[in-house]
Amino acid sequence: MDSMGIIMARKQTAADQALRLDNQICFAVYSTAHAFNRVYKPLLDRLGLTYPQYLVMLALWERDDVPVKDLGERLFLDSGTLTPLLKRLEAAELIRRTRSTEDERLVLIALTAQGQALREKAKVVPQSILAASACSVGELLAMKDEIVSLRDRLNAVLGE
Amino acid sequence: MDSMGIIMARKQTAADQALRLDNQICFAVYSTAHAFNRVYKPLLDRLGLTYPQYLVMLALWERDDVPVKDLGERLFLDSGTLTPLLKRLEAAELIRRTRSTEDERLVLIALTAQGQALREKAKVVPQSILAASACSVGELLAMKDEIVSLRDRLNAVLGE
DNA sequence: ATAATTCATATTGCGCACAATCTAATTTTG
DNA sequence: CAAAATTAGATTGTGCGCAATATGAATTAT
Repeated sequence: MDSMGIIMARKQTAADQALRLDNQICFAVYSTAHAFNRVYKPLLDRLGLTYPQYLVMLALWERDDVPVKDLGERLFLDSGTLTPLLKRLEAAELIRRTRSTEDERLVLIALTAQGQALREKAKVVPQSILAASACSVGELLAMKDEIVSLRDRLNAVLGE
Repeated sequence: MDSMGIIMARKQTAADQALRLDNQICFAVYSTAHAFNRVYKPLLDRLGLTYPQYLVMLALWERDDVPVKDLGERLFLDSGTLTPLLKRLEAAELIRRTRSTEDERLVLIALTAQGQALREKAKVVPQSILAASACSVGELLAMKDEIVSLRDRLNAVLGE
């Protein structure tokens, strides 16, 4: 009876451990994403951007004149998120949304002169974040690669 | 002039690299959080919970009869997020919200019998996530610790 | 060529997430 | 003790994030 009790107690402990908030990598990722957001906020306020808008601008600074779909694939976001966000960026005159004449299903997103110009102001952002992370570039890059590889495995499961 | 040109080109490249989407650890964290959310969704649908609600339940399964503030500190969320979320959990009869008689500023959150019972059904969740991550427990824990340490450094900067 | 399917985007509805503001209760201070 | 400051929580408004659905254009299959 006692030995059974011990076995049960150990089994419970294993399952209980798995349900502990502290042990959940997902909560670590979730809460870190929020922490980043809060660190970015004052920096991005100066640019007049939210963090998701900043991500869209980063993507466009690399390559613009692209359909919404393309942005969605690069950022892992769908049209329900991007359409209103892009309309706000258009209202801020950072981008233009034009229906493609070749394939009228496509809405092409292009930077305005202002949108291009904002890139210069944005250059100070990454170094501020680096400082806040109190981490070396090497450590951060290594960690980033691990996280990305985890993300890609998760997304692979979803694709099945 | 040519050497100056090279120097400028190198400087630009360094700044440009920092603005690349791929190089941003924050985007890695952000997109991984979304990937986790999408993997959790079908599992949590069976429990009738969203991911943030699941986090609240995890916290309560560890310790309930706590004020909203306490939950907020454990989850890094504020009352603007928690109040409506907790009202939905109350509507689902998983928790009870009662104003403390000792300090009437406090709203104490306690699990109902249903809320307690849900814990058993939730025990299958972590192992499903582990499988989806295609990662060993050891690797995940190591990664989790790194991410948490990064999060805590970011939060420390915010606290200044 | 027409019908069926697929595709890109938009819309709606719900649930976070957080800043800013408000109310009411407690604590601190003079 | 009374005034001031602090605290806990609720409310409001804005912006994601995504599921479900709708619309219209392009592709394909017949």
